[in-house]
This record gives sequence, C-alpha cells and structure tokens, in this order.
Amino acid sequence: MTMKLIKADNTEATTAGITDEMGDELARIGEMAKKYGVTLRTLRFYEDKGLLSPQRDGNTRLYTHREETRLKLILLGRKIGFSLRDVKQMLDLYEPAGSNVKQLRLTLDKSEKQLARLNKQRQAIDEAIGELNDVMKVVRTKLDEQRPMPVAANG
Amino acid sequence: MTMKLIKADNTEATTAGITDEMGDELARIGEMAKKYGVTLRTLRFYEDKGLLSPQRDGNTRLYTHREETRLKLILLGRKIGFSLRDVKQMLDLYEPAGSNVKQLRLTLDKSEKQLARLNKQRQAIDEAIGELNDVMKVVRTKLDEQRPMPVAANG
DNA sequence: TATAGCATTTACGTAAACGTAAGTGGTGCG
DNA sequence: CGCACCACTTACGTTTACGTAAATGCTATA
Repeated sequence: MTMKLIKADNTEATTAGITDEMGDELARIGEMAKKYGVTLRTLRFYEDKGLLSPQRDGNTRLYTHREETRLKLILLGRKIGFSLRDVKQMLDLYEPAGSNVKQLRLTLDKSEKQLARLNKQRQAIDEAIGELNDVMKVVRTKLDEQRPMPVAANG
Repeated sequence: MTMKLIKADNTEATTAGITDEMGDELARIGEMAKKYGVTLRTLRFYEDKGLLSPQRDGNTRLYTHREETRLKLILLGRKIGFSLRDVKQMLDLYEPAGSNVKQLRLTLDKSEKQLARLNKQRQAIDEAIGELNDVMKVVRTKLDEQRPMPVAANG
C-alpha cells in the first residue's frame, strides 16, 4: 500500500480537491485522461486544435467543468463519426448566454449529412460482406478439391 | 522481328489490337484505366507496389491478360476491404502450374479476419447511427423550443 | 513543323488523429 | 539529496492510397 498521491487531509499535494476562485472543480490532465479513457497526448492535441482550453496554474493544465463538458461532446462527436473540424465548428458556435440557434442548425445539418454517410457506409459494408462470403465459398470449395477425396472417411 | 506495336494500314493509331509474340492481347495504360475505372496514377502506383508488372515497349507499359486478371483481383480485394499489402501477399502466392493451397489458405485466413472486422464495423456504424439519431432528436426538440410558439400561425 | 494526345519520370502533398522520442521542470517523500 | 511521478514542450513519424504538379518524350496528323 504505497498510499502515494493522497494527501493527509488537504495538503493539495498532487491531485484532488483543487478548486477555482469560483468554486469550480479543477482536474489535472492525468485525471481527465483516466476518467475519459484518452491519453494525455489526446487532450493536448485537442487543445492544440482549439477544441479545449483549460486554465493554467503555471504550466499545469486545469480542467473546469466546462472543459469536461466540452470533452464529453467531443468524444460523442467522434463516436458519431464527426471529424474534429466539424466538432470544433459546432462547439465554436456555443453561446453560454444566448440562443444557440445557429449552433443547433449547423449541428442538425451536419448530422443529416453524417447520417447519410453512415448509411452509405453501412450499405458498402453489407456489400463487402456479401462479396467476401462469395469469395470464401469459392476458396473453401477449391481447398476441398485439393483434398484427394476423403473416401468415406470415419464412420 | 520486333514488330514495333503498330500495324500499317488500320489507322487506329494510338490504341487497339496490339498483340504479343505469344498472341496475347496487349493493352496500354490508358485503355486499362478506362476499362476498369481507375486512374493512370493508380495503375502505376500498383506497379510501384509490386502488384502489377506489365511488359514494356520501351517506356510504354503493355498489359497482358494476366495483368488484367490481377487487376481485377486487386480491385475485388479492395472492394472487400483488404489492404493492398494483403492483396499483394495473396497474389504473390499464386503459382500458375502448381497447387495454390498456401495461397488459398492465406486467403481464407485473411478473409475470416476481414469478415470479423467488417462485422465489427457494421456494429459500430449501427451504434453510431443510433446515437446520431438520439442527438438529432434532441437538437430538433431544442430548435422547436426556440420557436416562440407558432400560435396558430398563418391562416 | 507544329500541335494534339498519350505516355513517361521524380517527388512532394494530402487527410486524421494522434504516437513517440527527447529533453526539461516542479514536488513531496524516504 | 535524489528518486519517483506527473507534467511540459517541440517536433518528427505513422498509416493508406493515391493526387498533383513539373518537366519531358514519342508518334501521328494537319
């Protein structure tokens, strides 16, 4: 029981319970990475692409709840098949204190296109599976022909 | 008797009816490209990767029936989702005068794995479609909420 | 002979999403 | 004090299948 990384009561050592002047929960990059199953590299990459912009304590990145929400949206977007560029476009339209009609419209628009793409992909995959099965059938047949007739084997 | 490639009277100039000393039908790169809906670049690329190896008349590539068959297989392979590397491995095992058991086995092996991949992809796409539909539903709802109640509009 | 067409070569560019290496900094603990 | 950790930065590498110049050659035809 190494027990490292945990401070006695509130030493604010390496991790945990860091809060903003605003009272926000602040997480460091390692926590975020573990919590959402991504690498540190990925989080920095997203930042480099303007998708995230965590606060800083010196050099150390501190992620607020807002950034966490953004990350969730990014990951959802990627799961759905959006490119990071698309995700960024949508996120960039978010206005915390206004109507996000433009954002919603853009999202819906991109979603419809993505849905079309996904359906096409699905069809392509189904076709591929079909052809692949044909191929496998032929190959199996040819392989059987190679076998010199298992004349009534076992019985 | 080099036979130069071009016959005197049949003006056909650039293309057509070129034959080998063997009597094979020889096609130039442009014909092949059109016939199979690929670019010249693609054919040269495949050659560069060792998937095709057309004859030469000087610098000009001449494709035999064998090369054509290979191309068909390459395209089928790609349609099925194999990488060019995989296709090459399989093609490289072809022996014109022997049992191609190894080739067939490799093909079957790769096919099974590819089938598994395709099924996974299919599932992933289905999931993505599902989530995407959820997202669209939410977005549509939010957009509707933005509209200040179409209290019996128009009429 | 000039032009149109088809061909050739080399070689850098593209897209996406990070991986990975290399070198450095700050910190609490034994 | 020095190790173990966590974090940071820069920047090149990876993968796949070609696209896209750029410069040049060969041949038939007008």
